[in-house]
Amino acid sequence: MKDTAAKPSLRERTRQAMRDEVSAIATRLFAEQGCDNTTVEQIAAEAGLSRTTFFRYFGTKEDVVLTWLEDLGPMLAAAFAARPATEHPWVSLRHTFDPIITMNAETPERSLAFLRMIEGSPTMKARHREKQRCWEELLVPLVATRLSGAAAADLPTALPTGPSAGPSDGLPAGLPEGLSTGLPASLSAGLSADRDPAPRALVASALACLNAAMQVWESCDGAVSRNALLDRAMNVLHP
Amino acid sequence: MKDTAAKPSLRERTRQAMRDEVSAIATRLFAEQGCDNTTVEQIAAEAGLSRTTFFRYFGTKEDVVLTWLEDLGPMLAAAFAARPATEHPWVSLRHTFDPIITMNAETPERSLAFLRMIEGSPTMKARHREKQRCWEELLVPLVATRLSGAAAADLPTALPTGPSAGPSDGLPAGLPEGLSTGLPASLSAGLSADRDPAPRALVASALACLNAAMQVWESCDGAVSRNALLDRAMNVLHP
DNA sequence: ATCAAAGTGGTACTCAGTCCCACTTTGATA
DNA sequence: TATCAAAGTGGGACTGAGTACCACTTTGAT
Repeated sequence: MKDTAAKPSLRERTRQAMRDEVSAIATRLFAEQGCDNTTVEQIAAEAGLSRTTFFRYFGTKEDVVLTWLEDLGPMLAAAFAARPATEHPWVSLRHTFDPIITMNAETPERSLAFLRMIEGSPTMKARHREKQRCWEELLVPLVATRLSGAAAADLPTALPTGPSAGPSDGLPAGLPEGLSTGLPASLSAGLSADRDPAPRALVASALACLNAAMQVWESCDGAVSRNALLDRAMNVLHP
Repeated sequence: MKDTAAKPSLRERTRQAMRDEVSAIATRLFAEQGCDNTTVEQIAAEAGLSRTTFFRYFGTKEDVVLTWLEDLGPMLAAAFAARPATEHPWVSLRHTFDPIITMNAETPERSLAFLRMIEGSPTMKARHREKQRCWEELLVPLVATRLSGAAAADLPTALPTGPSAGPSDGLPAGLPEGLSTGLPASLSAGLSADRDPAPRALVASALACLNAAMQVWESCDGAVSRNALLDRAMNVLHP
């Protein structure tokens, strides 16, 4: 718990260096012959480790080039949390993606190749979505508290959710207009996190916009500004 | 060539009956022991066919309970196409989901069990998303033409095509504010389908809303109206 | 020097998915 | 009716991902 940022503890550093190196090798192989035509055996051989050890470092074959996305999650959550609480969540989400857009802005070829690799294999695409689902899980509670108003405490992590969430009561069938118009879910007591689709709808839609923008950016070989594309995508939804 | 729609041709009917029966058996097995704990061998055995034949009928293990989703795609596309061309795409998309909501409205237990099965296995979840990607591919072009058509017609903020992008030049890096503000792709000539993220952003976001609504509906054991949940989710994005 | 924890490689296993081959069934035609 | 090609079926062998277990080595602290 204490070595999170202070002491990477040599072992950890070695481990990370290994991960990075294997990841680089795998990236090269995937680019050369396609992800589906590359076996774990091959990657392990080129990296000088056994198949067994490979799976100790990476859960799946695709993880070898996708784990960094997972690590990105907390950074995005922090970026969202850093936005002013009064800002509309949609705008905050837009700015949450700024780090992603900026990252590798100097090495567009790199991210272009990455996107092409993702798009090249259905399996890879699926795993990529899974990673984004991890982001979603991190962001949804933040958006939820933002929506429910500044009434509750601004604790980012602890999300008890269970003041009274009994399975017995069921919100008959009401949930009418009053809720759908206002920004904050005025009946915050009833459906803060589990029973309001809005937070997840916002986050997942924002990610959908991000993906749509990225796909166009990739199909244009990076000729258009990613910021402009993302703005375009997100403004259509909520101008 | 002749039996496309008129004559299911006995063989086809037999084949379909087989599919349905195997699908029913697999659904039961998945519910009883979980998808991941059920092997293709088992399903095939219970259905009285060989493993080989099973894979002739279904591409993957999960397809056995998911193919009907793929078949649903054209129906959704038709539902969207049936909406008035002047309607805002977001509203049309909302109504596109009406068939899904209505379907099995009389058998909520069935769809509840289905959703639980989906949510129960990560693999299943991934495959489910893939099926929805098929819907996306069908809907995106429809929304694209709707958007580009509306650009000329009635939408208010039609800009005078600032950079005057021709199809030949690569849109250097500009595409600035002008594009990001306006709803319609005013430069419809330049980026109608391939280079405008808006259609895909709309469709993918709508699907994200649908999923968010369904997830809440499932976690509430169907206690809340699906229509209300979906309205809530989609209205937050574009009231 | 000792010792426990962590890391590594090897083997064997399960299961999804593919390929190929031999056999049977079907349906149409001579 | 006999024939024949197309389609369907099952079996067996194969690849490749991912898991489990076991024996061995390295590390780092006491």
